[in-house]
Amino acid sequence: MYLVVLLSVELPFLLPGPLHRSKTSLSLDLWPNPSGFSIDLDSLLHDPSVPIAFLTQSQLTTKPHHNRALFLVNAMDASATTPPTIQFPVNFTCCHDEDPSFLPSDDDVVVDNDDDKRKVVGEMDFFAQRSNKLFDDIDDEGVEEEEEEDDDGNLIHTSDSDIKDSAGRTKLQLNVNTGLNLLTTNASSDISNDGIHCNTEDKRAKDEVAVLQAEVERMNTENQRLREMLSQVTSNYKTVQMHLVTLMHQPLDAKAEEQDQMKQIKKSNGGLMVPSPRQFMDLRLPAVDIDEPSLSSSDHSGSEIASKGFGLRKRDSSEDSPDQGSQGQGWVANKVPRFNSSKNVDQTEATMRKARVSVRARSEATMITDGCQWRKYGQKMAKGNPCPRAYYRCTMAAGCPVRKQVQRCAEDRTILITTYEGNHNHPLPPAAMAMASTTSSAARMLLSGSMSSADGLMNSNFLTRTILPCSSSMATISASAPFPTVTLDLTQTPNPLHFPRLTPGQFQVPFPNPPQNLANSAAAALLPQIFGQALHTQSKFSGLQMSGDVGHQQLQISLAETVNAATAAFAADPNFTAALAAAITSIIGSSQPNNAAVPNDNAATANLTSVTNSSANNATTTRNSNNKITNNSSFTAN
DNA sequence: CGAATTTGACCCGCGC
DNA sequence: GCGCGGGTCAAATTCG
Repeated sequence: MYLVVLLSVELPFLLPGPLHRSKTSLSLDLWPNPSGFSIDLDSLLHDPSVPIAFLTQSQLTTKPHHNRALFLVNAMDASATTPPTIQFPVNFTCCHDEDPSFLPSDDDVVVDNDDDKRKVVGEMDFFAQRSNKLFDDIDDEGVEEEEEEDDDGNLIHTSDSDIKDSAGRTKLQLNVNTGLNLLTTNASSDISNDGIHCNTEDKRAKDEVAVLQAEVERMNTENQRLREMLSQVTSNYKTVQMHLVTLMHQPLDAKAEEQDQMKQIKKSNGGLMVPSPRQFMDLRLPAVDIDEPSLSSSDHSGSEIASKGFGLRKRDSSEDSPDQGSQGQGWVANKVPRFNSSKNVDQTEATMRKARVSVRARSEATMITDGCQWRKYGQKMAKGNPCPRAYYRCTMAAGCPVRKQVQRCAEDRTILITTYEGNHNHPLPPAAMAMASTTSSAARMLLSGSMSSADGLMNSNFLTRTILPCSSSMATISASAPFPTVTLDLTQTPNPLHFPRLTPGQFQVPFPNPPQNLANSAAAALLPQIFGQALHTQSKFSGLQMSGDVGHQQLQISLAETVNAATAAFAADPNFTAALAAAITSIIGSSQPNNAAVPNDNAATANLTSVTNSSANNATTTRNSNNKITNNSSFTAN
């Protein structure tokens, strides 16, 4: 009879970097009796070939009357037909060896293979009846540090040193050949049929071991490849970051020179402005004014800010212009052709600033979970769609200008269309960073292109179509008036041979294969980082494009290749997707100065994340029925 | 009872 | 100028 312990292990995600050798303890439920096992994973983590990051479920199989155990770890691999198993020897000592009738209970059994701590007391007798011959052979051996053989010539256990070298693992795997069906709970039947049965089992087990070894090897290779991939992505990110910093520290004389060029162009164009490519590349320009009234010196109230969000209404348009931070940058106002009154210019400008990011995702929920708190403030029937459109505003901070609309797709009602506008004016919880970064980056990109051309006002469909040869899911960018919109379609399966139909005024940027449901996706956290880089590249491209002839071009972006490669890896396992995305986001995020917890007044940050924070207010704000603002002291998850 | 949602009224821009 | 549609307000209602 064998004792099999099934346990679910929640291990810290360790990718990338060296494996942590923390004194992680596990609490096991021991069948048939609950027991307070405490396993020191240190020894398990000594073996660098063990992809600890993949561990999710384990089986601990041990034999009674013995102080050794096999620790079997099933690696996650959705593509595998059978779950690969990695085996670890685990020593455990027993405090109740003197009682043959001992049945483990809470705190009775300690699994501990820390060399310093190990105090071998003796054998652990899990069962009162010693009815098995095999156990009798080893019962009286006591505690040994060397491997032993039973009657079948198979290894029974290994010492700690075995754990740390490959030879030891080999020996341990031989242990499987004893006929122990370590993955079944009814191992006793196997043992009772020693001899011929053991030979058959032996053969089967050998095959299994070979498969497992190959699987382990494959996973190691995969792990290494992913690390390299991650390293490359990180490197790309840093490159972009440095580039942006360089642009930010562009010397003033260069700017003056640029202004001179602008004047000359203005003259030659009869007053119409065509900015230089550099302007398109300067992400600072639009970054500070995407619905970021908090950055301005004006003292708009929350309602005033709200009126400048999705809405077209402006009860007092005279107050609108001062809040457009980009005017302080000195170029936006100039680029507008003086063919209209200043009021109209302001209004048109404000309209063009309402860049939106629309996310299409399949979800049965009424809203996708994006980490923010929203308050519904309206619902309307929109033309052409039988499904009502709901209007939400962010309630995580007073006067946060961010709005979103939620509406089901008329053609496919399983698709939820969420349209975001504006930037949060408050710190965001990590869960909200993903969507916020994506939307703000997309909006900034839109504005960096659309607002950079006088043609944008004369003909809003000036953006040419660009199809990138690295399609997966698509981000469709539309500059159609009045609101330029980026549509992130997360409902499509990637197919490089098929591109969604684009209407004039749209182009596409590469997008990694997204989760099918954003409502439950940590992988979504990866999107803004990748998207941000893509947008950055695209933004530069946009500028070059506008500076020359407005035509159709194709652009090969190495980043997109990276993304596609990563996509393929991610697709192998949804859990791994989420975990890796979280890890990457964490890593990249940790290197970003503009962390969610760190308010940053400078919207021109280098991380392409325009979650600009004008205050350190960490409060949750809601509006009560009297339309008063009340503050709570903590975030509340959606 | 306070918070959140609902819903009709209202505002605004735009096209005709 | 008028009507339409999108968006917001705010009183009423519902919810927890």
